Amino acid sequence: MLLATEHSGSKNADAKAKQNEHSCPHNHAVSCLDCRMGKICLPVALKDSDIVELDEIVKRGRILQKGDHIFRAADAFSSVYAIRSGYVKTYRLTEDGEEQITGFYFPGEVVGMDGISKSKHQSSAKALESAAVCEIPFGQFQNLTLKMPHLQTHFFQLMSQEITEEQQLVTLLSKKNAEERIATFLLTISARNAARSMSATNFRLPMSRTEMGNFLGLTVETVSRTLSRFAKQHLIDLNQKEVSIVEVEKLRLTANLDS
Amino acid sequence: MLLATEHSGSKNADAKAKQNEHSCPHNHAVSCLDCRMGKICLPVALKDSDIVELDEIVKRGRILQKGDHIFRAADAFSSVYAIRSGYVKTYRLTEDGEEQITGFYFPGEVVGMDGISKSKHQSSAKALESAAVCEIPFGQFQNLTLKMPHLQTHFFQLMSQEITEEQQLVTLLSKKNAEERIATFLLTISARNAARSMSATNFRLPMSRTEMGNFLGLTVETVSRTLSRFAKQHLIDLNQKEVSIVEVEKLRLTANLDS
DNA sequence: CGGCCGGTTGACTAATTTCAAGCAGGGTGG
DNA sequence: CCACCCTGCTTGAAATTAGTCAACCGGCCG
Repeated sequence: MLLATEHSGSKNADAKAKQNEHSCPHNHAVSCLDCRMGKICLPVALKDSDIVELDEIVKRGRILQKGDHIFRAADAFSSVYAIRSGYVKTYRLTEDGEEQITGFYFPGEVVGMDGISKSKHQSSAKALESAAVCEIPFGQFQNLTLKMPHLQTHFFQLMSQEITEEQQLVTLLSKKNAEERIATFLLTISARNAARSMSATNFRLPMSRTEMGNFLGLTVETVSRTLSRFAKQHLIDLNQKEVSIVEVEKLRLTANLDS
Repeated sequence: MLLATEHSGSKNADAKAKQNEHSCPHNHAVSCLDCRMGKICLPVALKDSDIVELDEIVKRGRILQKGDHIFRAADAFSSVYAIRSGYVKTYRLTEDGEEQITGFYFPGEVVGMDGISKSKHQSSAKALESAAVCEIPFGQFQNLTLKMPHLQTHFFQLMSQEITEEQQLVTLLSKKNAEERIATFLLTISARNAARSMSATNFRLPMSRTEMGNFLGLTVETVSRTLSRFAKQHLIDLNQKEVSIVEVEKLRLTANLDS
């Protein structure tokens, strides 16, 4: 959902990937066993034979262009989706038709779990840039969990984490001012990148300023101004969507994360 | 969590209760089979024999005084809790020690699901007034779900709904102004009461103005002023914590729920 | 009785939004 | 190839909403 200080990631996620270099990261047909997302995604503490079974129900290799929907609010719910590459946003429409972004999702994360309760998706999911996702048909998946308690546990944990992350977002919206929100946001992205063995200090924001503001409960103008100010204060370097975090500690202070 | 326009409740929830009038609503030892919460809580689409099994693991009859905690953030997670009577709030502390209320919970609802992911509760739950809860040890419960697919499905749905409700709260905090937030809040409580066959128009707010403001991202003063204004405009009648909704439609308009 | 807490109300302040204008980059069509 | 336009972003100035500070009220408890 994007808003967690803790990394759920595993530093050695790519150890296994190295062992399987025959599977190119852009080979969308690669199996769960070889997937470079490793345990970030679903397969956790499963025997290889179990993973094979899981493999059989996962529909791999759905490719999305920027702006394509994975699913839309009110669509019948049948699957959850693991993001293999690219970035995705989820959003809902308010009563008066405005978009409210409820989360940004990174590779290895799972979207669509809010559709379970009413058998209908409650939000829409859309690719921020070209992306690839694995579809996990929920009915079959659920059957599998009955045979594989670890898999069930893992999915409970995924959902539970989603709840926790939404709660953090609630807290941010309720208590933090514009500066704190944006600093927190940047640090969150940084942490998530680190969890994926990507640079924690240099990265490209996959969303527009408008989307950032929408997610953080701010106007574009406020986002723009605040980022400019951070750059002027040399907390970050800013070049369009490219961000370098220069002064992590000061940024943490601005975010009000420690002290 | 409190913030859903839809009722998950069932109007005939008390039909069964009537059949079992030997079980007084204040008899905390009553079994799940007879519990007047009926399907609002967990037992859904289960055979009576299954309910008996569920019954065996549920620890009924924990009584709480106002201010007592059900669990605290950072406590080891071992159970989720169904509220049998009374009202409960959940909250987390921000980095600088302030309380952020993340939800108000009504009888029949379940708290503690955010503790699953890290085996530690991520929030605290506290009784707003005297209350009674049923403890559901999660490990045993999970074992049960492996044998009872319907029970598993129901729990997935509960968690999914929690996610949906947090998303609605996010939208409220991000997009609505003070008036809209408070009107929405009142209507939500009204709907939840209706779902429990209680009056949709006359009820007592179980929380203080401060707690309301905290939950809605507003100060006490703003809450107080806005409620006073609603009363002056005769949208509601207000007497301390007692509220009567006088003009539902106008209130809906103010909340920006239809149009 | 005094003090404290929760709630209300008023006056002032400050933060963010709103409105407005301008700029840069990318794509399209003449 | 250039002009034009559109979109996304930035920046400034004015407007507005909610927050802050402060005083006061009433009920409850020691």
